[in-house]
Amino acid sequence: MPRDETADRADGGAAVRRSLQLMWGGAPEPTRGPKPGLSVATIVRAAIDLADAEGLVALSMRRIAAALGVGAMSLYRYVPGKSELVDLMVDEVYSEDLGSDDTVAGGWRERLEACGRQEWALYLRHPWMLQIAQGRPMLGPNSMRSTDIALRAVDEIGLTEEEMLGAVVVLSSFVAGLAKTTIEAMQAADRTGISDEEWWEIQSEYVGPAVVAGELPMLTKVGEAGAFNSMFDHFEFGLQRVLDGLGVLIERRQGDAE
Amino acid sequence: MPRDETADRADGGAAVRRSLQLMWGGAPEPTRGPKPGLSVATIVRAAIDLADAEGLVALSMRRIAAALGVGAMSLYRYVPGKSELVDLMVDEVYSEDLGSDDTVAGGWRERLEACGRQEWALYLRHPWMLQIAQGRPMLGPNSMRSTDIALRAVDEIGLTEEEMLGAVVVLSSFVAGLAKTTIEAMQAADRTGISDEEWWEIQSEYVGPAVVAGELPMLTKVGEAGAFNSMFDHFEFGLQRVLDGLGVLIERRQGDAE
DNA sequence: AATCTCTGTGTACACTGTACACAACGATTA
DNA sequence: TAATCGTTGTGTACAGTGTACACAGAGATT
Repeated sequence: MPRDETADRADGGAAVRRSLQLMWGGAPEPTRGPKPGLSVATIVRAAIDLADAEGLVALSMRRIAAALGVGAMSLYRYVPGKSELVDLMVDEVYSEDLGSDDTVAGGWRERLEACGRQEWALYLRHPWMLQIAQGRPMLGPNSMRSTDIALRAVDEIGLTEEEMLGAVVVLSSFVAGLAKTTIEAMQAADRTGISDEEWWEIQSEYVGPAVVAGELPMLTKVGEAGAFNSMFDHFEFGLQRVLDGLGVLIERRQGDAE
Repeated sequence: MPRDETADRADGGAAVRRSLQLMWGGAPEPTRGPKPGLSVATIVRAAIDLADAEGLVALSMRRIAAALGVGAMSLYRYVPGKSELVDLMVDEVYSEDLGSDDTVAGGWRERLEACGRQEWALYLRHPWMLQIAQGRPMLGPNSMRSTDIALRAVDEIGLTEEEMLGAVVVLSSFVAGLAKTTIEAMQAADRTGISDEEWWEIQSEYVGPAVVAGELPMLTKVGEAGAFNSMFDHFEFGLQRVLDGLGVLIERRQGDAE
């Protein structure tokens, strides 16, 4: 990777502009020369399929090109570089949920809950989304529309604009954070072929001495209660706690108003 | 990277055992041969320093070795591979907060709040922690002790063991999730040299048409209220909301008990 | 028909993790 | 003391990465 990190600083945001232009359209299509055999959309689609199937580590320009039956350098006629392609992949993924009707019946809680579940499902479909370092939030039109819908869920319930944004942020932070550890554990189990039970068995060989020494009292207690191996759904539990917490604030604000 | 992904499956957890043995100690030190010039601890320290200073992308075996004044392959006498080294780095980082006295005055809320703040500070010190894919949770002794302390905060307040674990999980999921986006935005601003104001200006060039078209009504409203550029602290806001949410459950459980 | 622009691609370079072979060292053993 | 043998440190090599650059060919415009 001979990518010069300081190059980004020199071009005064030109790289960002290129990404934005690709996402929002508005690139003037040329009139001369041969017709392009590919398109940005097909490249993005192929890249998402590859990342879904084999993970981010397998996502290389050469492999994407091979999947499309072209040479590696052909991609650079459509996309400035890999990082811009990843930006496009992210925004494309956000579009998947936008088709469905987004008006959920019920109050703010039901609407926000639906947003949380949708985001959770998105990460399960595209685990690589959690590994990429998103340079900036809300780069593209689809992720913006997605955020707009989420904000609509907490509109007109007595919160300030900052609090509305805060509510959406705390929910999606929780979802992303939990999804990351959950999915990585699933992938590790899949990759190593070691089940959760085997894992704890191996682990206990080494942890054992610390347990009998009386360190880790809480882990011992919680572990003996079977809390690690149980079917307890941390997503459902956490989702309700976060919504409860937002409810406390919202009720307080509505009490103030009356 | 000619790393064969299926190799992990074949060795029946031997790679995991090697990591565990390195972290928990118990490797029999040899008697023959020349004295080792390095140690696992010094390698881990050098790796953490490098990752702190230049990020995960700069963390290569050659660069770590160069920082220590040895050849790249020398590291492999102490560490089986890069992924095991990263495991060790993670566990080492968790040890940084363990020295301080962990008994915080006050009730569960103050104790849990302290845990959340400590984790937040940890991610600010070591941003690379958010990018690595942790194969398994709680691999090492230090991260386990850290979790043990967190669990102690919610002990004896009427929650089941599963709920205790759930409480810790929801809090640290929120912290990790928000830290990831926050830190990545900070790093992007630093790397590209584009300030938040400039960012929104560039962004609005492309978003503008969508705004005047009446799409993105909420983003328009929230943006015009200045909620994006404000000093609003999303960490503090979210932290209180999560704690509020846990409080609702805890009060309910304590109401049941009486 | 000539020109000019755009597409597609092969090659090359500076990187990466790490398998492998081998020299030098030092404690144990004969 | 001399031979043995496991251990440390290292150089080389290989398969992979992103992408700069030069160049062939196509196709619309002049």
